[in-house]
Amino acid sequence: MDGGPFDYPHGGAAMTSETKTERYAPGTIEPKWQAHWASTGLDATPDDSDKPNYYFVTMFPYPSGDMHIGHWYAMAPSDCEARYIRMKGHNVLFPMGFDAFGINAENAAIDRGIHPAAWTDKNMAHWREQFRSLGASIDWRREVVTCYPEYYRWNQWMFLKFLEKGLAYRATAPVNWCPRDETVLANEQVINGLCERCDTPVVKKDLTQWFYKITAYADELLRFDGLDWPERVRVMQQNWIGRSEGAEIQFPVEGHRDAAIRFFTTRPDTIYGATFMVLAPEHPLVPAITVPAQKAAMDAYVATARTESEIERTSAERPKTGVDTGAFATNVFSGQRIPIWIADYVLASYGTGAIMAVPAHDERDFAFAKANGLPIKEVISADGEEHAGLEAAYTGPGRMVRSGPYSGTPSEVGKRTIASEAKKTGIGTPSVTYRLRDWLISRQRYWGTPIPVVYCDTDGIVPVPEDQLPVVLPRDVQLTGRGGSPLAKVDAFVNTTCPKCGGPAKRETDTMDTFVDSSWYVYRYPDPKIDSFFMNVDVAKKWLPVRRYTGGIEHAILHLLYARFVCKALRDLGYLWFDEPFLHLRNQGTIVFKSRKMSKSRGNVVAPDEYVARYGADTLRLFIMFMGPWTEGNDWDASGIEGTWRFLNRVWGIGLGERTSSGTRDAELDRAVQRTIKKVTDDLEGYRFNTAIAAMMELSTAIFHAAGPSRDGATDALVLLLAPFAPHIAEELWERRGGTGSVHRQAWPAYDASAAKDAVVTVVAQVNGKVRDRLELPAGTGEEALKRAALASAKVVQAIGGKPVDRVIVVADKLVNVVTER
RNA sequence: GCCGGCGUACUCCAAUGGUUAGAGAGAGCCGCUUUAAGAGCGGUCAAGUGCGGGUUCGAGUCCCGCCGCCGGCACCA
Repeated sequence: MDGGPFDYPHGGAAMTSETKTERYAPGTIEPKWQAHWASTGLDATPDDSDKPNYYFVTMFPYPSGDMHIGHWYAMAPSDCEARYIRMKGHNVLFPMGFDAFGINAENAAIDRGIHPAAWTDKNMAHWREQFRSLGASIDWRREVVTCYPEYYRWNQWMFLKFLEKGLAYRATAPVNWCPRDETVLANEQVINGLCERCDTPVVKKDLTQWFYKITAYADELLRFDGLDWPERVRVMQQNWIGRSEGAEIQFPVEGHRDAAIRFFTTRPDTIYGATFMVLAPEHPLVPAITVPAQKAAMDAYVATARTESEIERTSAERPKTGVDTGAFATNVFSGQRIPIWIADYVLASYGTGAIMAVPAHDERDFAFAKANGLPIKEVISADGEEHAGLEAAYTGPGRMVRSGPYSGTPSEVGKRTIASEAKKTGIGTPSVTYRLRDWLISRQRYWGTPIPVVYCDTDGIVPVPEDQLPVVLPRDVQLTGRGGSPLAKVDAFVNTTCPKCGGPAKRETDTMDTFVDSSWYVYRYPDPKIDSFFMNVDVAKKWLPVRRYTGGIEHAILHLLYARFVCKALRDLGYLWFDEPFLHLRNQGTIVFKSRKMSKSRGNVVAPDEYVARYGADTLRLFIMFMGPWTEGNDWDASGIEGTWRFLNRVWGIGLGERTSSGTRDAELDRAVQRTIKKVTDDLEGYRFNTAIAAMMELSTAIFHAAGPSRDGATDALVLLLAPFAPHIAEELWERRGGTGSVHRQAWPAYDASAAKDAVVTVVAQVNGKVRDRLELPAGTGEEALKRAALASAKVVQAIGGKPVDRVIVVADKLVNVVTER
């Protein structure tokens, strides 16, 4: 392989035998059309058009390193869909931008001494080129870049609005801390106890941080009314939100008149079986109630719990450990005096951080009771009888036993009865708890949006006034990756004056989680230049909400949940007129290499460039879409790319063939065209690119072997069908075949369902499910006629062998099954 | 452990409950073509659908129980 920048595998010869034609040279035609489309503004979408507007967004990337095959896998099929919808007659806005803040830029600065801004700019420039080389039909005039002050000032503005509305707040809480990135993380960014970014085990730290009150929308976020979203994403979000119904009840602590322990339970019906209580080690009452004799043991246990990583603490397999506080509570239902323990299997962050332990009916409490010799009392019985000596916790339903006046009550009824009884006596209330936590948005990192508040000795926390936004991220900063927020070391940034009293004040030095940036970017695309508001309402009204959204399944919870929350919050603030940002969502599966997720750190990244150089972007686009169902993902294996290359060469050869108007039409080819149009259309509606391409391959083979006028029409249709998939070759052939304008401005071919059908069909004649004969009959033959025809078949008669016919099943145009008595 | 998804030729994948499981592609093999070729054309080999039951006139497809792989959740009270 030598010569120019483009070396083709094997000549790419055109295939018509009699005429020598020019070979297919994507290296020439692809850059030519890319430049042409850019200069003629083909992808620049007008806000007003005679066609209906259609807003189609695919998730914007984080411009770290280069585009790899995984990004093509996300992008090429989305671009194909956007082009298809355009040809279907819509004015499609298909924008792109960059999720440009993030820790990678900062790490690059630390490792290589490049400023994050410079690193990001360089990457974005490269990415734009790569998008171009892929042939993506992006309206670049609407590009959104989140690290520019024009953009992130609106993060700050929204923060102030949220603050006014009580949706943003500052609180001290045990939060997730990544020791390697030296920053806190939101719950969603902790995957199996590891930092989502760097896989470092996360630990808990008590810190004062900023939160967004996403839990205020927990119930609404559980609803997906009117949304066309994949089932699995909805289920993942529902699991994540984790709604559970129960009751919050409190038991008084003996000897502490004003202390009561509040706990949440989903099983109020088991309350008579609460033989002890357990507090989380971090529970605020622990120091107050621990008896002096237990103080030392308690301190040691709490200290250990705090240093353990989340992965250790939340492992379900580890033995249940804990320490007795020496204090007692009163189970106000059973009247019993019950000990109060602490144990790390109770989480400070869920419910109230305390539980009533019912060892007989909870596996964890059972294990803990066994390990520490605590009493186990059966209060729910499957058969309604009392038993002694439970072998294991019984967590199922049954009748209440040993439960005073409630004995005999079915447990399901008891849940409600006990909860309302607790309410009546003023010690509790029915309650709902969520697994979802508020969104921790503070980050102790540099490359993000400064949180717009100042701290004043006189006035406390003071929001930066709107007219002083943006709070610009200072450029001069020492980045070491150590020692807390980098901004804290920039005196010129930190030291400011209080907007209220004018006295000296200090700025907040944490920045925002970058998921804040991506939670609303789709509102900015319609007019990213507007500086008077976060969006241009007049223009946005023509587009929003997003009609179709595509992106990786890895964002099923993180980005998609945050974006839904921000949408609802902005709606309630009066800025948006819809409830959900993305009406229709489809997620591509993950493309892996040698069964492992592609990532730069694992060193298994596959670059598209060499394939583009060898086969062209169209072949690679096609191959990526041909590999299998897009929503499933796949293992990268380029060995089949020859197939799509051969296909495009065949299309090229066909496309350059002479037009013929003489001769008779080929009815079979005409039908094949109709069938293919229907198949490709249906498949594109369902994102089934692989089968759509297979259908086009089939058609190309049929055209190859055909001649005459039908061939011309078939080829024209094929070029149109191929346009969304392989935009460059389709454009080139469209032009060479004398088409006017761009192929991408043509109407999607329509099909005639009746013309797609064969005139004659083969109907199978079965006897007892076994095929005995085949009948060639006109399509649409009636049921009775089919039955008669089958029963007239000598082979069928022979197979029946004189046995009485029980019944005859007829499927139109398919089969007749004669069922005999046996 | 719980919840999803998937399991079909050597490989990637097709198949509204309906013909003898094959649309398409790769690999292999054979032939043709070509000055030659790693190009092109045609052909061919190859699974009875992870396992076991069931429903049905008919099951890859529906149901039940297992097994395996992938993903999500997981001491959440």
